[in-house]
Amino acid sequence: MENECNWEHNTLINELIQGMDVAKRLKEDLRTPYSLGTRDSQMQMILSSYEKALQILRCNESTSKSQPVTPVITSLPESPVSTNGSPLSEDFDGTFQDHQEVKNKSKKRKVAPKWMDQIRVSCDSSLEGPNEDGYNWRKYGQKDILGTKHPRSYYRCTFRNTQDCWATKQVQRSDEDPTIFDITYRGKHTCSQGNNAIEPYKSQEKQEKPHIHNNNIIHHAQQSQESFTKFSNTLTVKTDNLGNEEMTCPFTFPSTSYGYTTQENHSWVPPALENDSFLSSLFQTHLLSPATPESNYFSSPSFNMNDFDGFYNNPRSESGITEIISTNTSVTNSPIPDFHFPLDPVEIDPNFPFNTPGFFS
DNA sequence: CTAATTTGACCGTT
DNA sequence: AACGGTCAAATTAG
Repeated sequence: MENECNWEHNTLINELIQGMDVAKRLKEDLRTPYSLGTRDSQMQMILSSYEKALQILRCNESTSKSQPVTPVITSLPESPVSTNGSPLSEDFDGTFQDHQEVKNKSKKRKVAPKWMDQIRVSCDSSLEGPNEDGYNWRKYGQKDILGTKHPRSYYRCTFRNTQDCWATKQVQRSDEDPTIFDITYRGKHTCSQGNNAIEPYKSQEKQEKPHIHNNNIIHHAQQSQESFTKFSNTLTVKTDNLGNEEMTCPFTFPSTSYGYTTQENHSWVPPALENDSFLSSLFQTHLLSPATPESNYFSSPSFNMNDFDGFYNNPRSESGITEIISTNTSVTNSPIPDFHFPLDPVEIDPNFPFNTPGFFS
């Protein structure tokens, strides 16, 4: 708990520092007669910094009121191995709990997984859904969900038994637009395909369904590991207005190459972010290469949600996560769009290598 | 024959 | 009791 306070305190300070930093830069820029776009983005940065700082404060306020005591939840192991050797059970979240612990302590269902990644995928056809994300999944269930027109499908990694890989995903067809699928990934791949996720399709020739080529990530949603979520729970990359085929956004990737680009390891970050380790990392992992191995419609070999584990690996209370998630997983209706990067590449960096082969199909 | 899918039962949480 | 998530037997596909 103390760590949590420290972490939030530091985050708050960082946000304010960053806001001030960018404001200073903006002040300098105002002397030079160019780059309205840069000023724009700097203004965005400042605003988002303040917004996040405020959010942290609000979050603290609400959690301190409603959650005076948090249940004891041990830090989550990376793999289903208990420290004391007792059996572990999956907690339906892609996380694991010690049976003894469940018995002896809180039975309260954990409301948030170790991490979760939500994306929306648009398919050009009404086929079963977007299964071609580079991983082998086995369907293990389907449920009608209250208030939705279409059932939710449950998938687990094919190698759960053979390689003890506990990644799962849920696929739900959108009510409003049947060509859109909401996919929720839970857990991370510990199987060989997870390790070799650089170009999974090279080893999966059987998956040749062509409609994947017309998939577009509508939205890359939030990492819900609480620490990250609290910090940037509305990291909404608004790409949904990219209906036009023009590649006006650096976050839109060529559909015909299944998202593989030659700038996979590009480390460019906007100047406004380069001094901020978190944001620059975020930008590189989420925005320049906005894909998890699980959702590698843009597959980026370097990206792994665990990057964020390393960033914010404090064991923390899990209270409040669902609230944050539930209010912000909406793609188009995100009420707090506080992290809008300017989507016009010119605004970000005119030198961005858009002529990279494969970037435009 | 093996692997994947389907689908009702079951279980924990709310 | 309702709901969402998973299990597992039966069925289907390769």
